[in-house]
Amino acid sequence: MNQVVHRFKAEFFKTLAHPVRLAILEHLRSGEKSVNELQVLLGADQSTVSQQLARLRAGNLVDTRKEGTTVYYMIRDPLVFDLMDVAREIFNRQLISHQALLRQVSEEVPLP
Amino acid sequence: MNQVVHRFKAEFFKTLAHPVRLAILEHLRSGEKSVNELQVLLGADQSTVSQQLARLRAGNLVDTRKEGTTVYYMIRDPLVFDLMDVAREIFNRQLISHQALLRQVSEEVPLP
DNA sequence: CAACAATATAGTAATATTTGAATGTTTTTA
DNA sequence: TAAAAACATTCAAATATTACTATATTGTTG
Repeated sequence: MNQVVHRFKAEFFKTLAHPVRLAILEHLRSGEKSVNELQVLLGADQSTVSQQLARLRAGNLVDTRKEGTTVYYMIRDPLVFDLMDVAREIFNRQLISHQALLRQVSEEVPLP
Repeated sequence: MNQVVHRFKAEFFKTLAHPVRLAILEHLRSGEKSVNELQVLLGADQSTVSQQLARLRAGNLVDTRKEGTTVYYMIRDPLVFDLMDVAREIFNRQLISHQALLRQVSEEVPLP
């Protein structure tokens, strides 16, 4: 795999690598949302939401649809949700192995 | 989904969001590799490889095994490869739709 | 033990990303 | 047409990441 491809893929992952952007994508699972709806759902201010949406657009992760002054955002490729599901699974497994480790440590050094 | 969780997940994606780290992970698909092997495979220098490996360790994506002075790195959870496969698929689809777009544009404005 | 090999870490300048406040743009409506 | 609503963009300061160079650390071998 050549360097250029890895650079593009790294960009793709960078686009995902932000808490607000991940939260936005989670909310888009249930269908398109307006900027205002996202703003409310996230409890974030307009500028923040709009900025992170711009980043998602730049990464081609979302599409938009305009209706009057309202802009609706939707996921471009639903496979992104599959990706997030796999990530969640990896994440859960990590938590479980951390727990196992903690349990082991606490058994080795029992409380007085 | 609460903010803290999204922060952790963002960290996870950040760990993936670097060309050298992605290349390292690709090479680990075929099994454990020593730092030196990776260095050769990537054509990168020692410090770069070791640094990015440190980042992968910090993100709990890899495990290590030491044999003499040689350290072997391996993937911690093979599900990461599944994740990379899904990412690749998303990536390919994007390329295809870009191509379609380009073709469309070139039809609309035919070359002289 | 001295020299070497393999890997890790530190330090730092360059670069990129994020945050927050302020300002623009577009569309609708009174 | 002026005001309001809904978004988008800009700008600068604060943070975080990267790339490089140099230096440590650890284990092996003559």
